[in-house]
Amino acid sequence: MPELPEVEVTRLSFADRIRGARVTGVRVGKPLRWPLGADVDDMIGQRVGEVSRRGKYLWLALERGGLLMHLGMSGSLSFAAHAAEPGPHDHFDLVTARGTLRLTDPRRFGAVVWSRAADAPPAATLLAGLGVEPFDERFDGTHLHAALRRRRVSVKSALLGGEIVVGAGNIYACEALFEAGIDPRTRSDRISRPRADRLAVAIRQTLARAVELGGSTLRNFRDAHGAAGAFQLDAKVYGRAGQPCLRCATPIRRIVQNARATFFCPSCQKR
DNA sequence: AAGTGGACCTGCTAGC
DNA sequence: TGCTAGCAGGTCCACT
Repeated sequence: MPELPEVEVTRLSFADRIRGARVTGVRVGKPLRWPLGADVDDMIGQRVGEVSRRGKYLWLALERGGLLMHLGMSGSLSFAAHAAEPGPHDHFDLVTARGTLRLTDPRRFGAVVWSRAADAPPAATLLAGLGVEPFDERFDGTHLHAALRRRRVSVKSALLGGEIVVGAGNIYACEALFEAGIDPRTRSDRISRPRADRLAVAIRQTLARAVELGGSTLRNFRDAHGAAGAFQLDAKVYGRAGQPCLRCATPIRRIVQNARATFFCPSCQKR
């Protein structure tokens, strides 16, 4: 589910409310992708600091370390003053004096990992190798073009990999390529400089618009207040196989690249 | 080294 | 109506 916009929308929906709250309890449910890696008692009594985002990860700072969280494919976080009894998919609760931060994740590809610092292992190891942030000023056509030139995979795979630029997952990679008029099958190293310029702009604009719309709710994404996103209603190609392109009426095609579905307009998007 | 495909886990939907 | 195959927003790892 959660690509950069969903993670950012989630962060914005609880960061201010949890900041300064003291941890009074921790509850762990079924195993997630990695073990928590800490004695839960050690967290009790610590104050929550800033919540920041790197790619699709959230870093929840505590006084003597922090929690690196990932929502996987089906995760969402809720923050409520009075948490309900945990359900079968509620796998982590951080109980504070101000409310409970809860990770709900049916598929359990998500993670909550304790780390002494964001730039120390294991957090640093998980964050190592991530590409530039799309809203960072260092991300532009020059950077994107240079990075794409070094790869021979399809441009769609290059974006999904997250080693060049983080944040665009399957939905937003498809949407950004549509906005830039680029066929997702085009080899990364064949993207011209002008097209890289357009793609960089498209990635940034697509992700920014998705954040404004509260992300995409395909099935179960909710922000920490429980609100659904609306970007899925705005998608031009994702999930629209067989339906007419909103720009030229050509039927949208669905293909499979690296075992992931790709949606594109065969007329608007060129090799 | 870079690229590809499988693995992780559960729930929902389309089709028979 | 009920079963089943196929599919889903991510990313790590083994293998070529």
